Amino acid sequence: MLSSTEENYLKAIYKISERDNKAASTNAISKEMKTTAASVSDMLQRLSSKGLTHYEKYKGVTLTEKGNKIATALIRKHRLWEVFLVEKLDFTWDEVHELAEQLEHIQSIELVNRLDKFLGNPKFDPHGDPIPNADGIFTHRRQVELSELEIGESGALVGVQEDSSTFLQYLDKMGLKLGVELKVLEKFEFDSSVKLLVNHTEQITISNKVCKNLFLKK
Amino acid sequence: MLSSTEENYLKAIYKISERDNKAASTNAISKEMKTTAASVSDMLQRLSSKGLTHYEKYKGVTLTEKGNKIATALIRKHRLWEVFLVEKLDFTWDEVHELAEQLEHIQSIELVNRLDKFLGNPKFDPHGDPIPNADGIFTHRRQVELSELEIGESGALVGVQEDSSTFLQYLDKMGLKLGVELKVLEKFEFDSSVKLLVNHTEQITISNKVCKNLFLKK
DNA sequence: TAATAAATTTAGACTAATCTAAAAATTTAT
DNA sequence: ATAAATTTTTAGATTAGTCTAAATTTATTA
Repeated sequence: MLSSTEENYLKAIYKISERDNKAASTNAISKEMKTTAASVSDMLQRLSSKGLTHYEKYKGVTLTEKGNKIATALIRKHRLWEVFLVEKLDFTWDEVHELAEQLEHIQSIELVNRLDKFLGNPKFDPHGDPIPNADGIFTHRRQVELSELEIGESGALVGVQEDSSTFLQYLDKMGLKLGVELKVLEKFEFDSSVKLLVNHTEQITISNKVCKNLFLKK
Repeated sequence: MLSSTEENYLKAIYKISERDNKAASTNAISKEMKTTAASVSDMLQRLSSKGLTHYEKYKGVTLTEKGNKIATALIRKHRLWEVFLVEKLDFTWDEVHELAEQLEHIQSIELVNRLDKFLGNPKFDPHGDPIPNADGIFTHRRQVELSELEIGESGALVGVQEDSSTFLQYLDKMGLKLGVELKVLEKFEFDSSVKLLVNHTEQITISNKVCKNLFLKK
């Protein structure tokens, strides 16, 4: 069995490889995990010796099939617990991340599968991120960044890239929750901000940075 | 914040002091925690220096008010999670202890209070043990050991002393779950076993060891 | 392409939690 | 009340995970 620390490294490697589409560098991992490069270097050798990663000195790491399986299972647990916290315990979407970080380390396959069933086998978490099934298969959803839409186009908000509290609370303030219908009314070249029509009624303007963090389904 | 290990020591001290009505000895703790007396001795000094226990060398430990508060909060979490696992996820009462041992270390007061509310503020866990409220107050229930009942007396099964899987599975096999009505039909002096009438219908005989682990409400 | 900068690894040290073995204190029993 | 047994503590070692500082490798740029 792995320690929580080892599990967190696997998750970080998974996340970084996914994002950058290449081996995760020591530095990228140290930044993600808010630790030193020296600690990461140490750990990468341990993970490799356990057959969880492919590691070549100075070349970064990728997950082995075994490592990938564990990382995926962690993501599954994390997202299912987030659904539980929001749907059953009435937490808001900006409050659940830290708690899920703890809950994802609870060791019990039976528990997560029963939780899944109890929640009605949800396919997406409160931030719109897909929840892998017991075999580690993700439901894929075609989605585009809001910034890619042309004037006049519209779509439903189905996910967010960031999940920091500040960002999510900002979205709440602007009336932007998952499911709302958004139509691009205007694009300002000056700062790449965008004017939107929310649910066919309210008009708001959001920055380019926000746009890049919103996923729509056309 | 305390480590899971430190929290487990506090729980063990609580449990032992409760049971024996005196300071918990190093040996008793090492037995309870399945570790060495040397480790315990070390830890007791650490807990004391943190103001969680009153400790005098060779004299055992008791919890300070601060330590007692933490231990009680852990018990509250443990028992609430057990209720969740049984009521919501359909685990059986013999399956939940190990899982609750993990879940009780999740750090969030808000979480446990919301869980409590979600579960309808239960007062007892699946084994009949009282769940302290947010202030650490236990609901007290007058209960007697089955072995104390005289022939002809009866009562409802409201709790069990042991919570090992083997014991609980034995009870299931005998049809003994919380709530059943038990009447003492006969006591055998030879081995102190007892013949019971279960729910006014079935007759069973159980050993003295089992009797001592069953709590009834007359 | 050589020198400079950046990234990575190694070396050595620290803390928490554990262990075994030995020493010390306490309790029990003769 | 003294010897024997038991309990408890101390001493010293080990492992996981971390750190800083120094050394090494790779990447960048003049």
